Amino acid sequence: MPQTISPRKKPLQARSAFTVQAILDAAARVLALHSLDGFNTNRVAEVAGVSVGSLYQYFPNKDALIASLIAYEQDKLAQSVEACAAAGQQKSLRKSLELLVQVAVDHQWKNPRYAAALDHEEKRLPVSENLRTIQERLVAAVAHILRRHLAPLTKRALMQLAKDCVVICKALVEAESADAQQKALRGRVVDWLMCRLQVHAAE
Amino acid sequence: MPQTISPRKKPLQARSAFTVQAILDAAARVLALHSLDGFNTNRVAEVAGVSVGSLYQYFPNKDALIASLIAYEQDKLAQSVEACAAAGQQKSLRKSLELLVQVAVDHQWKNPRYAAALDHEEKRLPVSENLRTIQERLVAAVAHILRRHLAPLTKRALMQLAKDCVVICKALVEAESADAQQKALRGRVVDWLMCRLQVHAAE
DNA sequence: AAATTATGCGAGCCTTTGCTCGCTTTTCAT
DNA sequence: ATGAAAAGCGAGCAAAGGCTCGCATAATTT
Repeated sequence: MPQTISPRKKPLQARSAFTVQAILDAAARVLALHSLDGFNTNRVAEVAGVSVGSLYQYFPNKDALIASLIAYEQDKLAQSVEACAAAGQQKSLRKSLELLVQVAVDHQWKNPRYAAALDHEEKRLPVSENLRTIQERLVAAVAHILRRHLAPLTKRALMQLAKDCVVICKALVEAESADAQQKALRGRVVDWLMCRLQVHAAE
Repeated sequence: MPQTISPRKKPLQARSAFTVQAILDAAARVLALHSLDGFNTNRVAEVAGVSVGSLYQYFPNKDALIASLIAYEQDKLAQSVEACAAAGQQKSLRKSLELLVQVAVDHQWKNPRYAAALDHEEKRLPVSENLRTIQERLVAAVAHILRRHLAPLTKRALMQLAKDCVVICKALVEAESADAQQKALRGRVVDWLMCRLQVHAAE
């Protein structure tokens, strides 16, 4: 039987929608508190105040639950970056990047363990169509920010550059232990991005 | 009882040293084939052709086994980078970086699943003194490469820059699926590093 | 009200797997 | 040779945890 990752059934009544939300909230909290070890469906159900049985009515397996969390968080991030792109319309490249990096840092440092755990699971799980779409929205938003400040590039080159920016942002932020100075980190990341992009702008 | 991660006992006779090596080799192969799921001590022992009992004579627990692999691989990488630094004494910055990136790509792509799994476990495991030392050797070697080409910096700034280079290298290489063009990737990574470092060199 | 459908429940089955422990075999010192 | 120490063995214990299934309750429909 094929392992699916999409929800088992759609909640129809109001109370069941509430249950699903409670499960997702609990899952996020458990992941934040106990990381991937100690994340098990029994505990999630307990924290959510529902039974495991109920959990498995809406999520066919543990991975589907995690996949939901990933999609939810990625969508939130994509939305923030899209907002960045919109807000940066009138701003300089540096200002736009500062905004972008701020968003990245916030997303990662709001709850480092949670973010790291989702990141890792994202690599392990089969990439769903849904998630791929969200990822592309994120990269597209970054590309949109860049395009305004760069010399004309092929679509392909622009996308590659945007992807690299995302990867580098994430990596530098993740590499820093949470106790470090946030402001210094932000400055460093912006510096890395700026000098590369200025080169491109000049080309 | 405190969870240690160092070997339970030192192998004294020749045959036991052989056993330990067989276990480590098997562990690497299992990790490469089955990733972290499907990596269990029973299977490792089976593949190594020894009994679980023997395995637990030399490794107090599963994590200690993984820690040994990590230390082994990190040491190998550090050695390669140190060789890079030595070989790059007479070369330009770009040439030196190309060498460095080549090493990074080789290390990561020789066996992507294996490298990724170790990377992840490295974050989860408590940082041993031993491992920290190896890490610092790696960063120091990169710093040594950089110093020759950069305007005088504080030790602290130089180290930070070297660390960032390592992080960015690793992230960009990891982000690329293994089927991508290796040469193009190498070029991109070098470009990212170069323009930032040139800025510093000019400062 | 009765039937039907949706939701909720949780004890427990069952697999996986880390690890032990009593025992045998091999090596080595004297 | 012989006793001791080192190395090896592997059945199986015990804990963890994913997930089911038969049943109870609540909402909806007829």
